Amino acid sequence: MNSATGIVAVATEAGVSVSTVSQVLSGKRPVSAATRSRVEAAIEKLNYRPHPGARSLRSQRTESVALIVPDITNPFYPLVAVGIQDILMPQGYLLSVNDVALPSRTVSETLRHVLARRVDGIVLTTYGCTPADLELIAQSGTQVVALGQDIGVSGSDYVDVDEAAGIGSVVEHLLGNGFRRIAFVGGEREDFTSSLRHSGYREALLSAGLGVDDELSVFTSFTRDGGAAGARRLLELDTLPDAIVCANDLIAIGVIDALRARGISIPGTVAVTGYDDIEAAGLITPALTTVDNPAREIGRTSARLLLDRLNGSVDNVTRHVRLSQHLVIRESSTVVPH
Amino acid sequence: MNSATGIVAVATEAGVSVSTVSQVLSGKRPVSAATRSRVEAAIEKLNYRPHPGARSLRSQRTESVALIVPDITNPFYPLVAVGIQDILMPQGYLLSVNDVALPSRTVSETLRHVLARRVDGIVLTTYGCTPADLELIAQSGTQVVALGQDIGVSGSDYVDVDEAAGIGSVVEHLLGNGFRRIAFVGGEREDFTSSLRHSGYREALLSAGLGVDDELSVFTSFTRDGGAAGARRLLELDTLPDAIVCANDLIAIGVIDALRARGISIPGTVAVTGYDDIEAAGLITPALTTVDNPAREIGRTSARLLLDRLNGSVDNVTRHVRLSQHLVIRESSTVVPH
DNA sequence: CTCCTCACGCATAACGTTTTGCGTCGCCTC
DNA sequence: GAGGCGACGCAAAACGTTATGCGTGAGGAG
Repeated sequence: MNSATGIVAVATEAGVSVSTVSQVLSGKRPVSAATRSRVEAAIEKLNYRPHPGARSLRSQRTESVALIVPDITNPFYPLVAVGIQDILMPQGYLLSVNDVALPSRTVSETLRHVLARRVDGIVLTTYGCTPADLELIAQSGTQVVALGQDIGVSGSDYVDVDEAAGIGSVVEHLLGNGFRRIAFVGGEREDFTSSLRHSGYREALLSAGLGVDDELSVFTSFTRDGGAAGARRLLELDTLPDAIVCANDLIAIGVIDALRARGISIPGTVAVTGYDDIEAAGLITPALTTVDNPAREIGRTSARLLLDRLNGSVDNVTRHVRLSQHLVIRESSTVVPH
Repeated sequence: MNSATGIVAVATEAGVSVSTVSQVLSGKRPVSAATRSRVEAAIEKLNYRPHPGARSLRSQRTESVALIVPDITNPFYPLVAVGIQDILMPQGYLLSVNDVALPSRTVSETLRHVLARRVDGIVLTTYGCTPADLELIAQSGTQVVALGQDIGVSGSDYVDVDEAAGIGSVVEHLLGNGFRRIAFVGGEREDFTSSLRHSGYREALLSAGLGVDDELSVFTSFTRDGGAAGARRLLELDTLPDAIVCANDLIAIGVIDALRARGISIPGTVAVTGYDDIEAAGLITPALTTVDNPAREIGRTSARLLLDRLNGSVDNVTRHVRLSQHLVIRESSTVVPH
């Protein structure tokens, strides 16, 4: 019914040897034009497609790449995924998207899962990655491109944006608009991205000659619910902040939920800012001031770095690409208080 | 450095034959406890992991499934993806997510790509699927679960929601609120989902005893920009509609963009409704009346259907699961006009 | 005419599994 | 003590590729 057996069927049909068919396919050895066309005719006639399993058995490559993300439901990550596809799919690679946030799944499990499948490369969101995981990666020999930080595995590249500068520009913008008591709601406390954004916040305040009140920093999770929980903690303070800088847009949206539930006007009483510039940031009321995070370009760049490695054209230095971003000013921070 | 050669290394290490190791792994034949533990020790010691390529060479299965979606950037689809992962990942399957909307990519190409990789099954969004594509699927013998419509391939299942009823409930709600001149903005004209939602709209009007004015139906694409374009066409009419029913939330958001750009108040002058209940629907101002579309459950269901097939426990009837949904009433439709 | 050199094609040996038909051994039954 | 039977383990044959070392003509150089 369907595609006939394999390369030997093609060889028989074309009256040549198996190796010749293989050579026609790979082009690694010269084949006369006449033979080539006989083989091609046979391939066409039998509707032959090479068996990727057999191929990978020989070559020890699977022509597939895994993307590991903390939460594909965060609209930032699908964009990363399409960026990767932009580059990888034309080369015949298959991209598998693996979401860690499935019920009670961990990075280690997910990593084991994709390593067991012998993917050629991994684009890894570092969130939740333990030293044991890095050890696993290192000894597996699989190529990895990290998103957001250097994972310190030899021969692995990473791509990031200047998080501290990004958050810094948000804080400066708020200061410029007269906000002074500026709070911060981060993601998971141990998360690297979260702490980068937190230091950016601290440094911006310090370099403006202001003090940093630790009471004004809370950590939660990179989700809408997390943001709401964080905001409620800030609302217990004796004196409210007049602005809340959030580590991503989802958190900011949650913060807005919580403030609004308390009847607090935004930005009249408290300004709120986000990070990533997901689509919802422009839709919510008030529209969210945020930092655009070039997700698709991050995906493309990481795929290119990975591809270089897979083609073996890189020595084992660690390469680092830093993409640029810019502040997006919207309503949630524009009104000057009092 | 890394995981040693293969099953024969394990066999040697444990002092047994290759087949015995295989039997320990698969459990398809009894193995004495003593032997089993020697083998397990060897596996542990050598950090052995079976080679999936070799395995699939024998078994003719890849333990992988492809999801083909029109646009992963539409927040509906990532949810479908995690739903599929919920079911498939625990079984050791790898899910590859394939976005058709990459620059100038077609369903046929994407299909060929995943079929060439010999995936065991495909979860297919029918959007943009030609008869030739279906032919390709049928003769490949790959298991397919379709989303949204029966693709008519023997032995393929599909899962959908009652689109017509969903849109119908929107229209009834609008009629109940006094809206009378109700327009419709669809996705691509030839898209099946789009036309289902369109018929739902027509039928609801007819069964309420109202006429259907074809001038009030426009088709565009399932995106925000598409929605804006559609709205602009409606705005050229001599008399404005007083409500616009959109085929999905993205379109509705675009419609709101366009209306707002013309200074038209929503829902005061024109009400707008969406479909899917993506997160942004609750965030935009005015919050969007819409129909919740159980994306994650759609993913889970389709994965279960696929798994049944892959386990061979189904004869070749076409199974159909219809999931339920409900109207979500928000501000964009609640004000009664005049 | 002989020898060398290409250009082309072939046979064969991996690659790492799973499956299946056969031993072999020990023990039970009569 | 003979026969039978279970339980366990092994060898070998696939599965479909790609890489590699050789063979064989044809044609050119001497």
